[in-house]
Amino acid sequence: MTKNTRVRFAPSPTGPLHIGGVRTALFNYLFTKKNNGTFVLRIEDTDEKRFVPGAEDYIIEALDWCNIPFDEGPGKDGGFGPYRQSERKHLYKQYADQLIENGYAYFAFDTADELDAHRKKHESEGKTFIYNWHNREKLNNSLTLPENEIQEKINSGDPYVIRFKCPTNETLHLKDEIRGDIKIDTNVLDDKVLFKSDGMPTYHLANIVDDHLMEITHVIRGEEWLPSLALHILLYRCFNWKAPSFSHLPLILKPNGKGKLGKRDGIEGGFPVFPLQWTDPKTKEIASGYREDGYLPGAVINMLAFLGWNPGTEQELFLLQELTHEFDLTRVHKAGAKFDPNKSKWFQQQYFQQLDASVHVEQLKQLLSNKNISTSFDLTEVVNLVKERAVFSKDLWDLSSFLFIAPSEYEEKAIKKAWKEDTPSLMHELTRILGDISDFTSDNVSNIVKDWIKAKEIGFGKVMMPLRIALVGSLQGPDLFEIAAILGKQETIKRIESATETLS
RNA sequence: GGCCCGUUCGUCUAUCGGCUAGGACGCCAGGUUUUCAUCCUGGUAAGAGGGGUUCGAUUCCCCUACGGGCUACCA
Repeated sequence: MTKNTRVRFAPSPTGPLHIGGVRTALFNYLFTKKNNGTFVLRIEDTDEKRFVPGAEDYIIEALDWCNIPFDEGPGKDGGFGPYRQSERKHLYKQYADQLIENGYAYFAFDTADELDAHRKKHESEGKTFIYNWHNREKLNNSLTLPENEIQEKINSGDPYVIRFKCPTNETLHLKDEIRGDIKIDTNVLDDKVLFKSDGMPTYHLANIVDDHLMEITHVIRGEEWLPSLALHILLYRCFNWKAPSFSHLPLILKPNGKGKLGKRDGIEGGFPVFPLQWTDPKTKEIASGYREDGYLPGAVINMLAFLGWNPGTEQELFLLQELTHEFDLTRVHKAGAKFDPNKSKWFQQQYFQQLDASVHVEQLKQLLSNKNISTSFDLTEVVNLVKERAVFSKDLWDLSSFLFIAPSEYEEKAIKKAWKEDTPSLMHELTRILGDISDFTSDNVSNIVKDWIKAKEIGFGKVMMPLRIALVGSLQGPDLFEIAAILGKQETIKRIESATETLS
């Protein structure tokens, strides 16, 4: 009987999920789907002090927006719930006790202040305080205290934690699916706290217990967990449980400079580091999100997938479904990747251009209605005119707004460059010629106007540039005759007259 | 400081001992567009350094340097 693949994404609700977290979720999702497995969302809220209201909803909404929904998790029981560690609180103590009974853990009564003092003292001597084999016999714990005193302390409600009694003189051979074999000497490990004095387990205990209880087969998480791998493997051994396979993903680094990508980098670099916009419940500070900035989820997913992974071919554009087919953990890169906001924009452009024209029309319609603009223009024509230069849906408006709102002022640089002494008379003549055209299509207008320019033996720029200024307001934008055709004869002439009046 | 992981164009990366080191983003140039952008074409640019192993190393091993992570009763 082969065991079903069960994979989990286990974030902490301490704030908005940032794109590093989304990428971890994505890789977990892709791996799950590739193996026809079950994708579990588990909320690791064992630290009550760091709990942020709204964070869990944010995580779920973000996964949803990215189209990587979980199969099991809060509100979606698959027989392994509950999926919030705070709701599993009652589960953990017995496992900690089991460890103590078997001699793998012990009670420690040292107060936070005492430990702090130790750390400070060591630091001032240039040493590092590590709570482990070399000093645990000298500290305030159940290894040093007589049995009756321990019971007395516990019964009288003295706060205590439960620490792992890390084995000594052993070289552990750990396996990471991405990095291969990792050796570590247990003597450098410390006696990590497994159970806190507030009655909650730490990440380490809760994580192992839940992964076991939820029958997780593959753990795929960020590289920041690599140093804890030895502890986790040791815990599985002490419980006599089969450990899942482990993969540690490379970190996403700041675009320039050093270190992990963080909230600040987004603010400074002017790009989102969160999938969705987030308002901090305390400070009311707003952090921008890819969704609100107009990115398509497919583009964000595609961009994220290529941060640390590639298919080994030269194809870069992948639909989510294709990714689930191609994804392979062994092709995940080992080194951290500096985030490049430029590249995400490129992915966005690719995805935006691939959208069906009817979608663009709908987007433009929405933008117009938001601005209370009604129009008789054929929006399909408008979209065709500007879509190839757009990256975000809002660009559809930015690039075509001059059609709906006649220019009221004209760009100074353009005027200097193109509006000359003889321009008004040329424009005047042009309006007469345009007025005589009965079939006001772009081809027809183009032919007639061009013939006229040729016949007059003046440079094209003499007419075309002022005309552009009159119709658009500046020296940019799509083909002029297409613009004129959309505006219609009347409006085109009106704009030329109005510009001539203003600029003369 | 200690431990762990990593190191190919500016950036993301391909290469699983035999290459003129490939692609993408960016940048630059040319073409198209009598504007701007798009688009097309081309160009720029790389295996940290030093030792081994080998007929041959970007590729395997060691050292150094550099970068990153961890080092909480946070995850």
